[in-house]
Amino acid sequence: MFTMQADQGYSMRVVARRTGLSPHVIRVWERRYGAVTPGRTPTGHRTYTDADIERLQLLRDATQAGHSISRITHLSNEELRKLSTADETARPDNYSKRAAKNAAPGVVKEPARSFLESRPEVHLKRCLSAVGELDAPALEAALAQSLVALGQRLMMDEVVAPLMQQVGDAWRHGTLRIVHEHLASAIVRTFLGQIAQKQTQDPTAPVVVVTTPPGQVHEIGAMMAAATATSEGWRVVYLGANLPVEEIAAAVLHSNARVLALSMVYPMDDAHLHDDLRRLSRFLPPHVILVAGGRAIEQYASVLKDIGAIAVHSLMDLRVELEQLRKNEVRS
Amino acid sequence: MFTMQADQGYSMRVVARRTGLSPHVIRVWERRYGAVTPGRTPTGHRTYTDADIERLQLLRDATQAGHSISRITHLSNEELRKLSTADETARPDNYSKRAAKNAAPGVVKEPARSFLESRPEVHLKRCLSAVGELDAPALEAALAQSLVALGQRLMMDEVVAPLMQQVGDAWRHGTLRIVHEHLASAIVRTFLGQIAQKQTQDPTAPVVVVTTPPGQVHEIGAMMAAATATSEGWRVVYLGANLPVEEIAAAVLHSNARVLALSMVYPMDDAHLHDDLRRLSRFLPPHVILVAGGRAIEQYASVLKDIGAIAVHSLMDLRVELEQLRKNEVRS
DNA sequence: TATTGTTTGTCAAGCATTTGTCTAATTACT
DNA sequence: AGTAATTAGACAAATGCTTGACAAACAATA
Repeated sequence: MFTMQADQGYSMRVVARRTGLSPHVIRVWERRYGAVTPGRTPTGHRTYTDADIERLQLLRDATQAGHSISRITHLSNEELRKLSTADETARPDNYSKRAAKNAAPGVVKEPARSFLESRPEVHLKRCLSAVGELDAPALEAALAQSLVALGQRLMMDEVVAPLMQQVGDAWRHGTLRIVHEHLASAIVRTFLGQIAQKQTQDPTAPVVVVTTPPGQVHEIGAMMAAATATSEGWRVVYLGANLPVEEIAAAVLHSNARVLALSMVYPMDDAHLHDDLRRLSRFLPPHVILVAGGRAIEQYASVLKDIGAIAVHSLMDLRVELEQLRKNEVRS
Repeated sequence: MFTMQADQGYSMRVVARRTGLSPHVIRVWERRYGAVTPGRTPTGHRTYTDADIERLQLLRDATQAGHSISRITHLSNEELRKLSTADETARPDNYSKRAAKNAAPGVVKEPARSFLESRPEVHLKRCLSAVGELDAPALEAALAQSLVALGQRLMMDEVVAPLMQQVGDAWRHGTLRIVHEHLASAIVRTFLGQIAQKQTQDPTAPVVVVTTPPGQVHEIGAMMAAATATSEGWRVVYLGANLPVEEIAAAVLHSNARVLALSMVYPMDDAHLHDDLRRLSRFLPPHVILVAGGRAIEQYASVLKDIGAIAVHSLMDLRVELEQLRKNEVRS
């Protein structure tokens, strides 16, 4: 494995670290069973080789699997290896008390609830001022509070979506800089990723692939869609922004998805995108349903109609659509 | 104040700051073990070369990994490098007080881990297979487990960084598709954002701005740097990737940052970036310290030196630099 | 079930080695 | 003048080693 031979060999401390055994145990195994026979420095300190470390690791694994140390110290490395792999498959959860006493008890705690601001405008304002100040912790805190106070749906519709929209507008208007937009994106992205992750994932749930088509670089809409879908009980395969259509199609096929959700925000009018969307629809199997959302979908309405995509104009719309699709799913 | 005479070699003060070792230790390592043999000015003051600094950093890493200084001073740089990377795969030991006191403040003790897989390779493999399957929940779970099992440092060095690198390589090699890379990025990004957020933020802590310069689109390195800085107790202003230099400078000024950290990974050689970096340094006030890291920094070494940037070659280096800068901060 | 003897991890005392830190006096830099 | 670097020597904390002992867990028996 690591064929590193330091001229002096490894010290006790290093061996203890690499094996997870205490120096006490290492010495006592040597004294009582001759588990390893390290060399010595002129001053009496032990010096171990790579082979020594490997052997100690094997012995550790075997003892942790329940074998008594006295009976296995004479076995060869090969036999030890077989021993621990065999036991791993045999009885995975039959631990001895000795091995189990190092286990840490799990700690679960519930956050306390308090009186909270329920007007979305207020939360939005807090978020905006945090962005203006480039104050990431404040933005995180404001988002977290609004989530608790408003619930996921209201928060996404009335805080997150307007926030990103206004930040984008302010940038185009010159009131805010690109940095503000970047900062807001980074924080909101992490935040949305978090709440999407928190929902329990049912492995049997239908799959939706969420992404943005080529040329669409704004990711937040897609992330909001992903969070929404997760909370509706879908398994979400989130792919980020700006993917070639072949890649999108490959992901849909590979994940056996029922729905493909596309977010389109900016640029509002991209000539290539018309062709790309048509091409995408040809790659997709007929039973896959395409849902498109975002502020730019009006520009592509005709194409979307041609390829049989469902246009959603708000997250609420998306929720309703997903709900319907899921019902049909169960029936068939 | 920061007199960096390259032709004359580095002074003791600079070397101490760059390595995180005290002048005492540097001298005593030289006296007892001949760790380095710096030149001398006519008046007897030591003058160190870049190679000396690198060697001291390597020795520092190896000793922090538990190796006795007396046993490793004869090894070549190459051997030292292997040694400390091999040892990072070891579990942190619970027996050494000396190693514990060098640990960064603010890092909570980790739970007992007898049952948790402690080999980073295994976690990495799990993550890679989840990416291959486009299985986002599995990837999230694998990352979360590796965080608990390995701790933040090891996980970032041995799981997250190799994961993104291997996924990128596999894409260039044709083994994986772009979707895989996108999915991995999205999940890892959220994950890193989460762990950075979890650390408590001290409002009086010094501020570091983290981003990537123009043209640098890979965000993960910057996110790892952000998470590292947060765990070192800094307030982090994270700005995402690919920002114009004027924007970076504006953010630094507005947030009153002490340090600007840039991550540079890909592309490896961008002609514009040389100019951009020079321009950036002109925008920055002199008291702002620029730290650059990432796989591409070698390509820009000369520019970085010109503008007085500190190059860090690993997250460990970054940690040490930040620690030093923070100490200086407190004094003044 | 209760009682043995065995296994096995842990600890203590006492001494040697390693290693980071400190002091004091001197000289050099700014 | 005041800060920083130098040397030499000394010190203290941490670690390692050995011998011997102890107690909890285990296995086999009555």
